[in-house]
Amino acid sequence: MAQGPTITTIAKRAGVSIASVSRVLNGLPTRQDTVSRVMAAAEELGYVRNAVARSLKSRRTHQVAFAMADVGNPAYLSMLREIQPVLKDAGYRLVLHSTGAVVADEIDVLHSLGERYVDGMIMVPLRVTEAHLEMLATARAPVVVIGSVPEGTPVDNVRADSRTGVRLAIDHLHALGRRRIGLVNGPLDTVPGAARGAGYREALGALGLPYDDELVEIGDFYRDEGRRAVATLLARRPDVDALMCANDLIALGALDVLRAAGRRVPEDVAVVGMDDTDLAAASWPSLTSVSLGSAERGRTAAELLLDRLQESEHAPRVVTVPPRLTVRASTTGGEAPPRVGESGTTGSGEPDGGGG
Amino acid sequence: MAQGPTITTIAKRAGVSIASVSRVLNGLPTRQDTVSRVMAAAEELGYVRNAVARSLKSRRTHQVAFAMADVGNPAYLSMLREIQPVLKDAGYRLVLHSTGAVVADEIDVLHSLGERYVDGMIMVPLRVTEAHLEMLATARAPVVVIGSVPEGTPVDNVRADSRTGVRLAIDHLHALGRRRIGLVNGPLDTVPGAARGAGYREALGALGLPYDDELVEIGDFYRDEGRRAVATLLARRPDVDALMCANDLIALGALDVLRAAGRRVPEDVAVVGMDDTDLAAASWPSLTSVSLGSAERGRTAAELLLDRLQESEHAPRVVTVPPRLTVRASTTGGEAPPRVGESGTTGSGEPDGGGG
DNA sequence: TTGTAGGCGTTATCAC
DNA sequence: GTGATAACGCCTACAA
Repeated sequence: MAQGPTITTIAKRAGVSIASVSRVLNGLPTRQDTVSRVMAAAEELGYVRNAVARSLKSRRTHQVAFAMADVGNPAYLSMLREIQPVLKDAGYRLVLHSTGAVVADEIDVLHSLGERYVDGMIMVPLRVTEAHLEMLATARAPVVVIGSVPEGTPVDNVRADSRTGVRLAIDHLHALGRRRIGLVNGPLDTVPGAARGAGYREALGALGLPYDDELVEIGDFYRDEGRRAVATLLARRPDVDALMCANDLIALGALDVLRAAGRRVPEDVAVVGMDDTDLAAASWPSLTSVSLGSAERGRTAAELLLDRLQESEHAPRVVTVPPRLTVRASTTGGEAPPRVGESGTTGSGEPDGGGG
Repeated sequence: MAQGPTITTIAKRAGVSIASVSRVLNGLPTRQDTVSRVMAAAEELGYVRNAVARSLKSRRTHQVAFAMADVGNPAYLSMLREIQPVLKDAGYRLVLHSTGAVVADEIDVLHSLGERYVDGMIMVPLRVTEAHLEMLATARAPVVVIGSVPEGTPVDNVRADSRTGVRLAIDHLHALGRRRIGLVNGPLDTVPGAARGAGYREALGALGLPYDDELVEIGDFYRDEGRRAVATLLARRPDVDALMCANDLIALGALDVLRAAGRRVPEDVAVVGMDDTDLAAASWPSLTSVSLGSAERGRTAAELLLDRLQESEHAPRVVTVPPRLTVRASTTGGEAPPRVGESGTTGSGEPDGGGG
């Protein structure tokens, strides 16, 4: 932890000026003799460039921030997993901001862009408020928003499409002969809740199925709440033959309740989840689930940001990532073991020390 | 994205020197009149302190790095989830390094400490090589290692204890009357694999149970591999009445195979996993699992690092976090629904835009 | 109380 | 080619 050497230290040691040291270090044309003496000195001293000083001079930090509510959320996590390598390969470090469910913190993070400790930011806002739009309009560095932002906001924008996602699921259930398809949704005042509710109505309409209030139950995006909501729905409409759940946790809750009630899945009631998290493959029966393409959205966002950091001047771009349905046992039955390698992503034990 | 204002800009606008601006911004005693003019100018210009310049001067970045193999691994993720808020509350940003399973990358990351873009680092090495030890010995900033590091290495060290963890599980199974307890392990040349194997032998010995090669099968830490290994073990020893699995994924594989073979869990065969990931609570039957305290290790590591960043001079410290057994249906049966709130951590849908 | 000046470690522009 | 020297934006003696 000794005071690290600087180019000045090297210059002295090699008997040259700091300018020459800098040249050598940056591979600029230099006499061979000078090169070797500088290199030797640097080697001996264990010199490493100071990133902070470089950044001050170059106005580039080679850092990018990723801000979202909670790394524990599988959707954000899969974004992160894609963003990380893309940035790394491009020579950028990743600064992580987990803001919690607090909108004010998101504003803070946007504000902190002014500190210029990063070259740009990828953000997944919980919801987009007026304050967000103001900050985005005056941001001192490029921002890519994952989520939806009004037309005219001067940022790149990567969107999911859960309405279509719900529709994929409903179509699938319909094709399997289900006609009394329930919806177990999250709160309607959240962006996903509203979009999924709308998708459900739309899908039914397109299939010529009637919309029936009794087949819809609102809870929250948690397993407990899912159980409660499904129990209620089941009591009210025992004839339901399929359940569209607004996320995988709700769907797990549905499996719990159906099992306890002695209903077979999928023979009596088919179940579809959403987000296609690792839990979907792990559950029994494994869960048919709609992926909203978190991974792809993450990757796309990173690519858009990098592109903008190469100082290309584009108008704001909007990319919508299509959803995808992964069919598993909870709708089609069968032993269907998880695909090989499917769960490999979260594999491997973890190092420990076997102490004690 | 206009060129941001600096203290010079403000100084001109307020008609004072940059020194005065700096004083006001840092709350040093200043005449009221000056204060208000500077504040006004700063406000109007939307001034934000440049973090890079500050860091250069103060030799503090207020950034800390967390380096591990893969954010997707639930164990690392739960560390991250704990580290994040601890650092944030202390005013540090978190730089994430996902090194992949490449040892050379870990060395690179340690080397990059010399660039001084962070004040310190928390690292979870895959395994600790000579190269690691060298880098750690000469690190230019404090490092906390999660994992085990030889006595004398000049870094703080937070350890798990999977040997004791295995023992907890075996004791539990023994108390339930199981006597032919199999082990489904990962590769023995990994730290966790070796430790878990040792713990298994130890635990059997302590209980007076014979060690039987036929009851042990080595695979890898993945679900597929778990299935394969369990199938082999089951074919060889159909009389096995319990399976200790070296992680949760292997245990899920075990459930798959047992179900396919018509063995009831836990009546015929009890199953225990390890790491106590979200998957354990999600599976059916829910999985009894040993937690190695990843979350607590993460938090502890963060606290140790922060403490050291407050320039306290300690000798290297070693903390060992004890394992804990979470009992669920795969050993005790029963409907035992997941505890309320247990799966809440990965809850909530994700924002999207319902576009398209 | 305030301003001038020097330095944090690099890079880059000049003359030489 | 190479060496002074001036930034980058901020903080802080020291002098006024």
